[in-house]
Amino acid sequence: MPELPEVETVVKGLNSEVAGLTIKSVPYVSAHLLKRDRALRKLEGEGFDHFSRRGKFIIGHLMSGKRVLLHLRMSGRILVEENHRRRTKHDHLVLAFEDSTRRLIFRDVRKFGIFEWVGDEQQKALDQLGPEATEITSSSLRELLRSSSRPVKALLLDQHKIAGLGNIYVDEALYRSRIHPLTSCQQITNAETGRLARAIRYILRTAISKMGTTFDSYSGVNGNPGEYASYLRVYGQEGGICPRCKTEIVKITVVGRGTHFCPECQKLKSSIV
DNA sequence: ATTCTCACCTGTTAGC
DNA sequence: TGCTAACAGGTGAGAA
Repeated sequence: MPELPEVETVVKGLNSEVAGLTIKSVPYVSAHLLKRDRALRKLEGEGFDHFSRRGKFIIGHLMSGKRVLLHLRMSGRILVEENHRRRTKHDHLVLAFEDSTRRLIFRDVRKFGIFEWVGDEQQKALDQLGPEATEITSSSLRELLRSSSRPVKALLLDQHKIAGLGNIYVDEALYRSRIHPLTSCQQITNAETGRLARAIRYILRTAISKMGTTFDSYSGVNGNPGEYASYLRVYGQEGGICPRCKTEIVKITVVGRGTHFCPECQKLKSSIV
């Protein structure tokens, strides 16, 4: 679910709703979060200075200089509730603040998400990320493409190469730049590289301005859905028609992921170089 | 080193 | 209608 635009939206929400607040108590931490980080209860007394994003990670910067790392993975959500409702089945962390009736809730149906202190292991994960997808340039992308023969979609999903893209925006960017998702990286022309880099930046910028895509369960910290879903051209549109050429959008599997594209606009080149 | 497959969990939906 | 299997937006460990 949450890719770069959704995470960016959550970070903005946290900066506006939670930055500056001091944690009064930790009313609830689930066993599975504590298993990963025994010290989570020590958030009590810490204050949030601000939040930032790196790829799909959320970093909470505390006034003490310490940091916490959050990742929503597939189904994680961060909610800020003004008048706390009863904890739901899938809430794994609840923070209460001083001088505020607000509560921060980390909810995650599938329990893949993380919420933990930044230590060596977490810092290493951050250090291994590729450049931000929002800042990818034609030349930096060309460099990445040159070194690989994987399908271009695999490269774009690899956070060590480019950070922030996920299944939705990769499909949309490949559609916009008219590249078949199975195209080998090395077969991508300079013209296509330019189109792809531009498409990635454009789509992410637009999706951020629409507060992301709510396909199923994602929402911002206030529970508001993202509005980009109605702009999707291929993702989830199988059976629908291509807005450019009216050909039917198809769905296949690429590197184990559902992959949507227009077979007319995004033709696979012959393997003859 | 790079790349692929599987596992992590739960809910929803396609298919019989 | 009811059951089972497959699938879902992400990533890391371990294997090839």
